[in-house]
Amino acid sequence: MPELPEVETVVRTLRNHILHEKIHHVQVFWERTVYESETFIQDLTNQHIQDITRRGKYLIFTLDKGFMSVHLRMEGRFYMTPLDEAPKKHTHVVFYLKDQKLEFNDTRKFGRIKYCTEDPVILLTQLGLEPFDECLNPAYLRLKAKNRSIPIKTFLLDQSVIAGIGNIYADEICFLCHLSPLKKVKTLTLKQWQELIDNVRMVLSDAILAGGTTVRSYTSSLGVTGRFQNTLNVYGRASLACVSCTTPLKSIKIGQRTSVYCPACQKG
DNA sequence: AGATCTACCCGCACGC
DNA sequence: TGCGTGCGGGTAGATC
Repeated sequence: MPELPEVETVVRTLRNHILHEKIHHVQVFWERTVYESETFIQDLTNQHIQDITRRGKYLIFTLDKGFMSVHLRMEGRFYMTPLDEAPKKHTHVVFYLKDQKLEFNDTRKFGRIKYCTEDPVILLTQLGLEPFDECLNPAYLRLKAKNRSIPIKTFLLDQSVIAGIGNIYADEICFLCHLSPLKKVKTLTLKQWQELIDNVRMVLSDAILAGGTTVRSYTSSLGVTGRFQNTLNVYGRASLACVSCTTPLKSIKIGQRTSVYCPACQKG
């Protein structure tokens, strides 16, 4: 499910359910999901979940003696299930808590979980600014975009510039900015960067309020029954009529990722 | 020389 | 049955 609003939704849901709980036992069914799998289980056992936060698309669990970072990648998700219930299909890691268990479930096995003793905020310094960080301003983006010929779509997906935007919201942001996703970033004006920041924040905060976007229908998966898909303007609407001008939306590939936009509205 | 582009990889489900 | 696709991101090697 993984863009910032979906991760934020999962973090909020988990905070409401398992904060301060003790991890009594851990099971790993697919070794490659966890880093340092030899010590992962013993590292986590008997630690308490003191806090759960988000940085970009990463979830960060603060434990007694260290931190656990989780990246959901394409389809990673969490389930909270009764202790006596068998793990679901595609569950690769199980955390046994007091009265329930937390399952990390990932159909495509792309998600990764890592335990470290140092604050991963330091380890994640390669990530750019959070969208709602007040340091995010037109001057910052213009500097990052200086002399660069990459498309705005690619720039928005670059986690070292702004952390948390993925393929859905990048397309939506370009649409709201009336900018072609192919627009070269070095050509944007300060005014356009400000509009972009405004739209980044608007789209992401609206999506968080809606509980994120659920593209496929997942059954009872934790915190991903989003409703934002109902308000998408371009993502997934290739060849359908533009909501603004009825021109058929166009679909192209930018950096190996599908990009949908209105050739009439997004000429900037 | 450094920035950028392209292909490809990773497991798997789904639709055609 | 087979093929293309995907809410992510890393890498290697080619190319600008």
